Amino acid sequence: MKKNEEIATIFERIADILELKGENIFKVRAYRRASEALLGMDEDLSSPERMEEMAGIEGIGKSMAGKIKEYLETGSIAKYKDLISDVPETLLPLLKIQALGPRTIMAAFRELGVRDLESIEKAVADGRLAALPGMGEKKVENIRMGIEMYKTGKERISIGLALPVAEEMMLPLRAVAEKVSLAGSARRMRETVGDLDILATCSDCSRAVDAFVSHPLVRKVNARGETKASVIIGTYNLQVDLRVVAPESYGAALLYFTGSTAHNVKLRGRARDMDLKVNEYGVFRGEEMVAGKREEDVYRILGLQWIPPEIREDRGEIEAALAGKVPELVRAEDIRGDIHTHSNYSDGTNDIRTIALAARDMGYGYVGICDHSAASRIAGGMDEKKLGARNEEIDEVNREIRGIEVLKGIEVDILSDGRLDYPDRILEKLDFVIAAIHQGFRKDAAKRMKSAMDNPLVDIIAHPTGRLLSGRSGYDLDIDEIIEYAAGKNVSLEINSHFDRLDLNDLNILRARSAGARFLISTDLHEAGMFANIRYGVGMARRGWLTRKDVLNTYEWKDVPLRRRSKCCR
DNA sequence: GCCGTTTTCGGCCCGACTGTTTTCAGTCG
Ligand SMILES: Nc1nc2c(ncn2[C@H]2C[C@H](O)[C@@H](COP(=O)(O)OP(=O)(O)OP(=O)(O)O)O2)c(=O)[nH]1
Ligand SMILES: [Mg+2]
Ligand SMILES: [Mg+2]
Ligand SMILES: [Zn+2]
Repeated sequence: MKKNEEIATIFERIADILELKGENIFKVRAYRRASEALLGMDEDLSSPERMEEMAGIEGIGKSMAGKIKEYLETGSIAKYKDLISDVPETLLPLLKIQALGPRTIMAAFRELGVRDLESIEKAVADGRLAALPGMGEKKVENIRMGIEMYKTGKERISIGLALPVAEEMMLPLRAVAEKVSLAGSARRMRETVGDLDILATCSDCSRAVDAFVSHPLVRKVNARGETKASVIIGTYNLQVDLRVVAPESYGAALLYFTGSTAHNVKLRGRARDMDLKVNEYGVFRGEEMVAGKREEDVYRILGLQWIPPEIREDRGEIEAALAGKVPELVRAEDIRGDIHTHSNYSDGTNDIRTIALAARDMGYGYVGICDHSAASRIAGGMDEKKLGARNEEIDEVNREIRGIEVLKGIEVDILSDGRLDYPDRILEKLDFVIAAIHQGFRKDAAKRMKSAMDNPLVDIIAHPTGRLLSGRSGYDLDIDEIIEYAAGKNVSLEINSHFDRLDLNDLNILRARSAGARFLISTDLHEAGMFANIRYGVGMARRGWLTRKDVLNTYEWKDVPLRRRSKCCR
């Protein structure tokens, strides 16, 4: 998807430039929408011949298709080159600064010669920005703080870090509000969130807003009104937004605040076509409120099935809901076992018995111990002797403990020459094999992964892209090539729930699903207390529109469609 | 720039908060 991503980035930049130049906002949105559409496509635009794939994609019309073709043929887009000659490239990142929008940036550029972060800081400091018409001390002070945040804070954080903080922020609200609900991208379980969004319903809402802004974690209050407030908290410098409404508006408000924006806009457009109006207070036919208490009621009056938050991204879910074809997404309760767990035989902290008991407490029927192979030395990789001892201990635990089946697995290293770290003689004695690259990210990664998949004893590829949200970009390979190959060989792809991995992510899952791949959702835990983190992987799977049957570990162990059990593709 | 069981032109989601404003623009959700 390299080309799609490149073109999406250019469209995003064109949108930014047009916005700065004060172009028609709908044109700006058209470019943003086209950018999103490119990222959400099933097909890789690797060459101009694949242009037919564009036909019928919503948001990509004649002009966009022409520019895409131009890029694929020539490697650049003339319109972008034109635009970027008018506006310094270094101005675009300033749009990310809170309280600093396109009008102010452009005024500062035209009137004060501001061209980048450094020069806007100077204009703030020496009072020139405040002197511009319509500006003033307070506005500039807000911009100054926005710049501070921009320079220090990370842009987005993993859902796995954000959800526990959200729960902490919601706790004291529960005492003063009727209902307190998570909303925004966190409720949609996006892999990363830009902030936290919380909805509360109440009869006396000023008390709820008070409680919120005086939460002990709050460092700064951005805004505070009758119906909403916005704060920055100490944890991760996160912004947290609170919205309050009366109970009769709960459904409409939750729908609004859960988003996504694109989902909201499309729903509201549909409502308009039906001579209805949707806002965060309800659905209105003229003056009369005709729905609003429950999300389901709002969808129903628009002729739609209720849509799970995870897929509210305007990726076809509204069309599916109209046709009554919203998929039954995989649920946390469907997960029957977790087979990517590390014991103290490699780099885990707990013994096998402890892991087994914790898995049983989760209600699982089985748990797979999946320690590192010898080559992962820093991760305590096991030699053959140690593996033998571990397998004996698993047998022992299975004899001792009822109600959970402990399985013998391995996270076997894919070596630098593409061979596996253990011979088949060892692998075939195990219940399942997960293969992964842990070293040599730049060295023939695709070729090595494929040669690993050529071994019929390999059931699953772990964290298939290798990227870390904290920064590491991942293996040097084309993930679509790996997806195709895995689907063809009946090798399953992991959805790793670790907060820094979330790998595969939603977009990759969507394409892998179209390619016919199967998936394993696992925690990759190193501590028995971490089983519940599976929820992040389940969230990712749901965002990828997966159902129960797409996911290996929703089956009882004897029925899990492992590659090694399949008749074909050996 | 996109799009069409109202349309091939004229719409495109809707509202809250802040600051600088004497009536509303800018920014954000
Ligand atoms: N109707 C409408 N709703 C919006 C708009 N902008 C934001 N919202 C709603 C939908 C969003 O999911 C919700 C929260 O806004 P956020 O800016 O926090 O976005 P969101 O949480 O989706 O993503 P994030 O991870 O925070 O960047 O508010 C808008 O322009 N129109
Ligand atoms: Mg948000
Ligand atoms: Mg928000
Ligand atoms: Zn692992």
